[in-house]
Amino acid sequence: MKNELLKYLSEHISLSEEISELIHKSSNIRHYKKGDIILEENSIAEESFLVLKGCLRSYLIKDGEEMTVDLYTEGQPIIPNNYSKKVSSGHYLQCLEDCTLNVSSEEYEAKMFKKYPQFESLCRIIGEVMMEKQKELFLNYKLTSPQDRYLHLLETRPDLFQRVAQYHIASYLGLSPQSLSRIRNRLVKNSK
Amino acid sequence: MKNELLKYLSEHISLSEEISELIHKSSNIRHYKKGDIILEENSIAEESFLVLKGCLRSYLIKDGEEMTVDLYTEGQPIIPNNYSKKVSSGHYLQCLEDCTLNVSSEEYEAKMFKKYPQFESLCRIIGEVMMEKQKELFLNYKLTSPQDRYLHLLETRPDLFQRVAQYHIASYLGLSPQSLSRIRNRLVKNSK
DNA sequence: TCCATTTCTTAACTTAAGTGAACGAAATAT
DNA sequence: ATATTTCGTTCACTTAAGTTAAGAAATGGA
Repeated sequence: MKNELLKYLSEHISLSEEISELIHKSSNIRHYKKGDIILEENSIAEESFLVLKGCLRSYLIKDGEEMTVDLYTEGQPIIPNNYSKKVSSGHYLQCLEDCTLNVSSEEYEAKMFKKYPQFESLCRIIGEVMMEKQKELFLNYKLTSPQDRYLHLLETRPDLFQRVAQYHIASYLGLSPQSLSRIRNRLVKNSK
Repeated sequence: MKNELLKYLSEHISLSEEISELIHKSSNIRHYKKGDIILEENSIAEESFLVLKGCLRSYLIKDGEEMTVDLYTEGQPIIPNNYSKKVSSGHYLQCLEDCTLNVSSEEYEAKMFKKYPQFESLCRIIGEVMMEKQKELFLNYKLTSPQDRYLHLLETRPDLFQRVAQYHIASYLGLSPQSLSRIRNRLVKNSK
């Protein structure tokens, strides 16, 4: 299970034996139950995570309504909102299934950076990769209609539809549950 | 003028005398004319920039239409789409005014990282800050109506409305020029 | 197994954005 | 200075999402 972490990292950068060993030894794994809230709106996020097993969502409350900000599954890093700033995240982080997460923290990272400068290179590069992904997500969101966003998500993350409630997905897509339902209905009818 | 670069960096992290001097000496400044296209859709972005003076937009062509992806003004870093990947950016980068840019490149960065590991820390941290900003932009986009997005932009970057054509701003906000015009009209009427 | 709760769907109505077209104003070029 | 192109606004019309409400389907717990 721990090797999930190495697997994730090695997808983005080649790891020396030495650093692999190091990461493996220093990894910190934690288990959560379905429904657990890992982070609250008003708490300060001191830890970041990598999903080894399970599914989570981050959300915030706007005008009394929960809005799903992100959906995380195996292999995805979770950098909470305002991580590394010393202010409350404003977001909740909730397990939608039983979860196994690798846990990291600023202190841990700082220690690692000091001991193994390569590790900082690694984090810089992974950060750049995540930034590109983030920009692409945003661009896709801006350039496409709700219907196309739905189809795009269906293509890129089909697993979500098997494990996440539709109203969470709707919210993630920036839609009301009714609208998503309507879109699905429209697609079925038009394909006939 | 060169000090703009140091000013930008020092907003995010404290710089030692040594590294300030280093960055100052190694800076690479270039001038462009209004209308100049710095990057084309099919070119591979080998350089990144910091806006010292002027205003630029990045855009792409979707279904024959130009869509404005980003608007840059003084103090903003420009990391082109797919920078550091070896594929074409898919975006154009155009000067909307005469521009003065500080230019960096992967090779330059790699050299600096090797010589001065602190510089890599600096880039990692700046990267994290930019990531937070990017996420916030996206979230704001998703959670608000076109009208609120317009008002938000008016608050956060009022200068844009003095220097950028409205149809570029409309496109940046994900709207048709007509819709932006209508929104402005609606706001004027409702405030009376 | 049955009941209660949650989730999904459908429908009618409202609201706002997209589209195409027309026109005047402003900017730019000659 | 004038001609030409670009830009912003307005209008009528179309399209699709939000909203409110109701009921069906699925899920989970006792």
